[in-house]
Amino acid sequence: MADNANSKNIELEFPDGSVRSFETGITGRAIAEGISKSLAKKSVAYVLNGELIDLADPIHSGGKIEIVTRSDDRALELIRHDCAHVLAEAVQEIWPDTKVTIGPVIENGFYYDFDRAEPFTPEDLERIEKKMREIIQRNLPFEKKIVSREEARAVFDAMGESYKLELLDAIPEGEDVKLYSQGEWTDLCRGPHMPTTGQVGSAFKLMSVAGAYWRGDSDNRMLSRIYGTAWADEKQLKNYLHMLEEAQKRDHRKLGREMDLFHFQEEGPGVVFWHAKGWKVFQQLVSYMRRRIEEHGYDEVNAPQILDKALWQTSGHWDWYRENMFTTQTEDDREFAIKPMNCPGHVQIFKNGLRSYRELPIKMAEFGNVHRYEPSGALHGLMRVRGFTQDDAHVFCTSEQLEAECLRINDLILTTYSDFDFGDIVVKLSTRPEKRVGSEEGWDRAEAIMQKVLNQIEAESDGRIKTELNPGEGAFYGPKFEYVLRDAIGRDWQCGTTQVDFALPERFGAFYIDQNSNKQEPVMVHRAICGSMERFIGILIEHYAGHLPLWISPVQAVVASITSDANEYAEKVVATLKAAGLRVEADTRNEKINYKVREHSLVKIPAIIAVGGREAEQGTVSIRRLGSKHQTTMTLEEAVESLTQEAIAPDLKRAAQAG
RNA sequence: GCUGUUGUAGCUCAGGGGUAGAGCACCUCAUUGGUAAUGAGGAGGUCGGGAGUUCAAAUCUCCCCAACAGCACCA
Repeated sequence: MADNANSKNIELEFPDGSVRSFETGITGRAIAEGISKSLAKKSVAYVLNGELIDLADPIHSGGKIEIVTRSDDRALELIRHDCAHVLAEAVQEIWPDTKVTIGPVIENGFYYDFDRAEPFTPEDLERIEKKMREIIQRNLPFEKKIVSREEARAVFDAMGESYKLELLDAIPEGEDVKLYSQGEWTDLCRGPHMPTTGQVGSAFKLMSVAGAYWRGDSDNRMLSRIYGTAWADEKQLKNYLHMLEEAQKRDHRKLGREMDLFHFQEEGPGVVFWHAKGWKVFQQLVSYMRRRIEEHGYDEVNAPQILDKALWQTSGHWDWYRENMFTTQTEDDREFAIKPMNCPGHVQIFKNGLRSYRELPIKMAEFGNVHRYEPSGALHGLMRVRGFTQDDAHVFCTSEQLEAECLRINDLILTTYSDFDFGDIVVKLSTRPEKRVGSEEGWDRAEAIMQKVLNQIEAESDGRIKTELNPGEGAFYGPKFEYVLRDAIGRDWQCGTTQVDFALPERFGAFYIDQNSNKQEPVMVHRAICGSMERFIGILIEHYAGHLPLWISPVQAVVASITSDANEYAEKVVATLKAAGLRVEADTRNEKINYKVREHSLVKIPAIIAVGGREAEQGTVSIRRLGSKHQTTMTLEEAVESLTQEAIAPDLKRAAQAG
């Protein structure tokens, strides 16, 4: 594009590729009006070179422009943000002495934090929502004013909005201070906003009240936060609310009780009582992982539960992790700690005896039962507990071996997730934090290797794996990969992790003898795949909504007799299926088949095998699968064949195919 | 840990200053019924724990515990 001689004109490129010239200073609204009246009416903002801007803002330089209408996905952010402002105005209209703080957009909605002596009640929410609809009805314009710091200070000072004054001070020098007003109500805000409050629409709902610390710092005052959700139209809102209901239905705490998998009780906050069926799932998962790590050349070990505090002082845990540790004292006044991590134990095993470079890499795995005194408010079913089992492993290797080991671990992690039907995986690389140990050269080297690995992970995945960088988020002892998986209803869970550790081998004085008979410090890699077996099972329950795959189901089939005449045959079917290695139970109770089907369906038995006179006579079975209303009749032999095939764990299936 | 809410039978929940109620589940009996609840009868709780107020508390007050939502935390 040639420079226009007339500096008063700018050139704007539209999404269709057309380029038009405008007088500099033209507003987005004027451009929209120039295109069509209806567009102008529907538009809520414009995007210039990727940045969302107020429709009324003038344009001073050329570039790619796009007019954003209310139905555009990018407008959703505006709807939510505007809704937050309306919420704040509503609250202050009802309770004028409430102070406002911040109200950002979040996933699915927005929130606003208020400082108020009395907490909000659910009834208050209804009242506020009503007031919000009133404000939206008024349909007043959002008006922006760019002011000096002094002006802004005067405005909020007069209003007594101390939090806004604090926010004002935090705005970096050189950045505009903007005030947005809707009628009489004014807020300090970066914007952008839609032209009027009316465009917020009616597809919103206040969801809940909660406490939240001012500026996210637990040393600060606790504010009252109101959460809301907002959407472009009623249908989207309805879908969202429906999704929430679905999520509630698959809550692992509810399903865990219904399926008789586990329970919690008051005397053991944060520790799991695994029932027979839940423990079966647990054991299936452990067996699977055990086969996988064997396949990948790990050796399983087991280190003590309780160790002298001296060991934890050496590892450093006693200093920086003590408030999270359970400790125990004996009669002779020795103090012990129940292990919160397995690493120190594994280093002891590494150190016991003299290690040669020929042995490396040493891959030590443990299904390590650890205990951590988690804050009471953090506990959440199986997802956050105080006692759990890590599928932990430590790889002791040379720095030359690091790259290959990271890739090997990556392969193990990704195949495991895919075996559990997790499709979307994000791998995040966290790099050196401010507080860290080790030399800069060491960090440089490790980060370079891991960046290379990260690139390779992405390249090899055919776009299935996304990668991200988390600068400064690494552990103090080394950079790490975090593996985040997305479940069936779109929630993200961080499970796997690969962490390079410069610190621990040194602290414990672990070394191996290299080619030149010199002592060398090994690189230690911490790695987990499921993270916590307990939590992973919680995630699986929610991911599958209780419909566990056959191979991991605690009870794979129930054989239900239709009349007592068929009881004997039912027992025979059970015996046959059990002999084939399936986990099967008989239901020969004096109940109707409808009753039995309902009951076993509710507890998510994958296959209900009904047998009556016909089946007994013909040597067949009638199978009804969970989630289906239909049944299939086949011979007992066919049933054994099809169920045993399906019950083969995915790794074994893979091995069979390869072999 | 912080803010708020909740805690009544195995589960879901009603009640509420004068010593507890429903449905489902459970037990018994009858029923032998073809794919999401057969009928009848019965048993079961002292109302999360402790202290206090009161003639009297499950119901009011205080303390503690646990759960739930969010925040903070999550090596």
